Amino acid sequence: MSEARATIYTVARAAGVSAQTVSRVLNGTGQVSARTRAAVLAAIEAQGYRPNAVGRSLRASRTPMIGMLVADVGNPFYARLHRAIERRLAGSGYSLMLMNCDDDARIEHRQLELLRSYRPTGLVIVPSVGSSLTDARLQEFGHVVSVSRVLGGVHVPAVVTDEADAVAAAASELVAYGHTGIAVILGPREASTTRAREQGFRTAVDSHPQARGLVRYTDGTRQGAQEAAEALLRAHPEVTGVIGFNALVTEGIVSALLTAGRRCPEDVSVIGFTDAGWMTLHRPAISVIDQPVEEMGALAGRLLLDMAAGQSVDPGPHVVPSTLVRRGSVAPPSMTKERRA
Amino acid sequence: MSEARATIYTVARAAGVSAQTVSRVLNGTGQVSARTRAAVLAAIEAQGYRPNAVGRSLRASRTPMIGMLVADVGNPFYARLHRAIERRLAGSGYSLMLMNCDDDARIEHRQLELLRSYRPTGLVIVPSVGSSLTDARLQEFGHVVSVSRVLGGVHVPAVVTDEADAVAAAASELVAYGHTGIAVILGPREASTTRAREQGFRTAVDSHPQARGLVRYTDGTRQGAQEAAEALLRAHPEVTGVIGFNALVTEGIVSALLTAGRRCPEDVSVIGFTDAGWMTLHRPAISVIDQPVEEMGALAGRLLLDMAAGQSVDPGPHVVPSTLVRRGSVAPPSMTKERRA
DNA sequence: CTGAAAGCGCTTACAG
DNA sequence: CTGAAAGCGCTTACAG
Repeated sequence: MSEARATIYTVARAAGVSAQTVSRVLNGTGQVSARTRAAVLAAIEAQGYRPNAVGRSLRASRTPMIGMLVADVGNPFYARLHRAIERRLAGSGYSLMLMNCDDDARIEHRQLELLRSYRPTGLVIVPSVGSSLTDARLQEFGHVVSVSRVLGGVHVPAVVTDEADAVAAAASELVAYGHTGIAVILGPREASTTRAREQGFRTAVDSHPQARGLVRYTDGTRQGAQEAAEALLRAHPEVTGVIGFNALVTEGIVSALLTAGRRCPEDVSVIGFTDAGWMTLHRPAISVIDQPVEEMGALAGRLLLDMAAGQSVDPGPHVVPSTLVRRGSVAPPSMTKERRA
Repeated sequence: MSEARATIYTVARAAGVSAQTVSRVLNGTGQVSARTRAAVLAAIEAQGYRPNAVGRSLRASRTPMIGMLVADVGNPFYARLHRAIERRLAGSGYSLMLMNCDDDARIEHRQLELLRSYRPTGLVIVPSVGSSLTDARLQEFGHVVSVSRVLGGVHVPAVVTDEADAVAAAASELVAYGHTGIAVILGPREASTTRAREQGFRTAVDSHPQARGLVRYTDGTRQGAQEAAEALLRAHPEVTGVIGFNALVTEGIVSALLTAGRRCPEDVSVIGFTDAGWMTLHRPAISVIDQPVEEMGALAGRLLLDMAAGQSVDPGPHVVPSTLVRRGSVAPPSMTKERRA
């Protein structure tokens, strides 16, 4: 009843046992007789006692918390990833702490420093562009899993999709439809995802002698992508098929088409990367490389939980394949001439 | 150099001072001579010492952490809100811990219990539907601000938009365009936002004798809204203007229109609530009640910071007005007949 | 099955 | 301007 600061000691006193025994009941460790347990539980109930995670963490030298650092929480990809990881962690006793770094290595450093001060159990990281994270540094966070972007020279399990193959399939799809001038609007040049997707694109283009491929780098935002796409379409009217790096970039491409007065798919075919709700609403519906975000998040969560439980895990990279979802935004380039005729 | 557990004590020893003085240097509290400060800083540098937030929190009986509990992190509104609050908190020393509750009072309770165990400094809450949160309970979280949804019988500063007026303006806009059968697809019946928006809708409809208003409740998801909109359009062909509760519901309405073969705006005019990137891409571009999410988040962050600094703040509710953004999804209903003719 | 003691890393009074 | 002591709430060895 006296809510005035219930601790393990006040509970112990009321139950006529030691603090140690209360701790045992709380954590289900060791052996406690049924009678003692009942007395402790009754005292906990009577006092409205609730554990203090801070005391526990200090003693244990670690906090049951998983940090999650991403480049941009405004990108729906990361929101979905966060949700998927949180779902996987639910009930495990670990909480997820989401942090943003605006894809800035300096902010990344600062955020990780803050996280580290809590002595977390693990970290899910989508490294920022230009990240200078090292193995030694990451070790400070206990168990680490990287998602989507991988970090060079660093040995942590990675969860990714089949970047290169997925983009190669999309590029080949455009070629199969008869496009010879195709382009991909990528993200930041230094991002591993950009490099992998570019490589897949080039591989596909190179395997089709009739095709010519163009590559553009952006900051991965809608605005940046729109500008890049507008410039590209202006300078290269022969481009009739464009692949977008992510959902935001795809928005930028579609927006650029609108601005430039180019119709989709009659004038330009479009394939996005990472599905988004609006893509089925758009006319034509946007064909997309559907990234299995939920599976990726669930896998990352599981790996972390396994590591935290002391199990050794496959360092991967764990590749969860994407699927090309065909909707209405890809058509033969010849349609242009037919319609114009 | 000896990275083997640098603490305030190892630093103190190396600098030839007491732990207390190291603490003073770390926190900038009290007076420390320049020489002493330099010696401490040198020792910190040499040992690679970094503070342990857990020890600090335990002693201080509170953690420099702000919890943020929302109904659905998958809703872009909350992602934007999170980002805005994090921005406002950046550099303040407080970290933001985002938690999801799937709009379930039970999960809300569990998540808050977890948060509370960290002894946070504050909480930003979008109460779940059916939340049984009380003043007493919320007091356990130190400083609390509610955003968007308000909680009955609870006295915490609230940050909201002008729900009723905004929806009333949208409904009047439809009537002004000549619509007489108008509808609003709302969220959960129990949510304060639903009630306020419904009230605004009814007020507007009642002030126009020629207008008839229909109201539907949903779970606020795209799927739920799509089903509700399909049923509504089927049962009430006289409805030619629809207002959506949020961006997801608006997706559902647009999707329902597509499924039902009703054109926008020729057959049905649409006004959304809360802007989203796809709305300017859609043809027609979707007119929307643009909710000032960033301002709301910044304000919530500031209120929390002020409260944490011991200042008393205006309990509000703090109303940040929305703006009706006219795009292409509203047209006179007469267009229907003209086109059909 | 249970307990007394120590200590996790830090800051808060209290002295000087 | 600086320090010795105590204690935040808990769990970890160590005993019995």
